Amino acid sequence: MTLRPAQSRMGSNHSPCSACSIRELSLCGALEEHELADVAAAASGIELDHGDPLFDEGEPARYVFSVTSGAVKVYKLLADGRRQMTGFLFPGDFLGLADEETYAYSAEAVTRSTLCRFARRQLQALLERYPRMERRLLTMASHELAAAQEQMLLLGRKTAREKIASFLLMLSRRAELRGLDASPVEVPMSRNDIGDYLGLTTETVSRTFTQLKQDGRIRLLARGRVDLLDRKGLHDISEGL
Amino acid sequence: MTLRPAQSRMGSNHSPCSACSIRELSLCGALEEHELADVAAAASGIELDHGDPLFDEGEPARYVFSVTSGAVKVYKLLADGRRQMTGFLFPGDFLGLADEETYAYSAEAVTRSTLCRFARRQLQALLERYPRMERRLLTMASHELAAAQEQMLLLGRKTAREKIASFLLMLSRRAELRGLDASPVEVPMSRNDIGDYLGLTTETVSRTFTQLKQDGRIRLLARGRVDLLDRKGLHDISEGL
DNA sequence: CGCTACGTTGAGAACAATCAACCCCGGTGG
DNA sequence: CCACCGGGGTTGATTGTTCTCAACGTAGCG
Repeated sequence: MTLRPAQSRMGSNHSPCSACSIRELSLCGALEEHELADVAAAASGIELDHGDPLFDEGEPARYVFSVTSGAVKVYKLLADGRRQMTGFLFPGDFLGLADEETYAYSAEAVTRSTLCRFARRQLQALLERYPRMERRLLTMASHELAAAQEQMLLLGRKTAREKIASFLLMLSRRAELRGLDASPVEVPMSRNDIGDYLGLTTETVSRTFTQLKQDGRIRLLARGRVDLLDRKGLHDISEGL
Repeated sequence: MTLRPAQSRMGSNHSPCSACSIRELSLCGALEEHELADVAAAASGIELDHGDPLFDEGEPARYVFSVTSGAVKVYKLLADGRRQMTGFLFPGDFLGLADEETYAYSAEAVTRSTLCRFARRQLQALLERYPRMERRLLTMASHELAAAQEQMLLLGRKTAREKIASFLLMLSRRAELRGLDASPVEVPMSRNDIGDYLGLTTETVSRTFTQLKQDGRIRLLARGRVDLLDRKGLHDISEGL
């Protein structure tokens, strides 16, 4: 894990946050240009490589993070090693919020990633200073909550086929939100990671991809990109129609 | 659904909220005695009978609710009727928070229940007036998020036996929080509801209860009460040990 | 060029779902 | 008062989707 100061030139009018390409998507989107310096002062940049851990469940939750590039996975473990991915995070997403003193889950980089790190105390001060930021955080938490409920529906009641279709469409929708292509969608995580996210084994994930491919619904491209040939069909499958 | 004004005597110093027995657990726990009148003015009381719907997914989200007595279930449906319970709510719990214009899930009374209803606009005003209340809401949302992640782990990776053990302990812990007995725990919902919460069928729920009973871990009492004879054993089961 | 991690495919097993019967209890009406 | 009805719960037999175990393929990287 590499650290660099988020604010490289002290006293500058232009904080590095000004240049942050995903600011509008993130927590910092709540702030005005001239307020960003305050945020920059509380933040430092983090760089992670594929597979680098960010923090582990149970560790003191001293920091919260905002993803600025790459992809991060968060997960919980059972004693015997069974793993449930609780989310994949992309630029603009936020993690580390915990009302307890320790993290409730572990986090690790899926690909080479960069993040902004905030000490919780300092973020706390920022939130008190900028109520808009706190409101933004509440909105983001509400979104996450709605997504979590959707995921419960998936985990508890959908078939393998429906799960994979839902997963691909979710990645596609989120890529679109970040201004990327909806259709050849990037799937940077392994089959095993996908399985742990959907409550399946890698074998079942692989078989289901193959099945959707043979049905002409998707095409598997190089470097983990997936062409969604039949979005309508995938959507119907994902809804159990 | 029966409605009555939450504040029965206008101008009284004592709002009905003063007498609210679960205030400390709820959103209103963030407020001082003298601030409660403001809250009372924005609230009205709701009474529901067993099975009464509170709202349906997709309906305009005009209100948010706080449970004051009884039990409420919230769930999402698939087109073909498959159902996933996303939560059971007890006194002190909050529901209806939605950043969208419509509810993301349906809610229905499990038992005869009472709730406080707040118009969203009015609650919004209260939150702006009392930042402590907004902070409380964020804390409650964080808790819910952590609970949702725990539930994902359960749905995606636990066996039927582990799910039932986790469920009983969760009910027991929450009853304790409300000052009730931890051990003969009230289980007011049907086997079918439990199944839809845990991603199982009623038959599997029933069989698993029987199995835990035969193992001497629980005892099934009248009126849906369950005696937890071996909490340690149940805990170990719930963690996959 | 070969190692290693990841992905795919196959065969068989297992856990939970499905289909079906029966029980139990509470409420209702004769 | 009791017979009937209906919903929920339990139990049994069988099926089926997904998991497990295993082998093999493939692509990236030192």
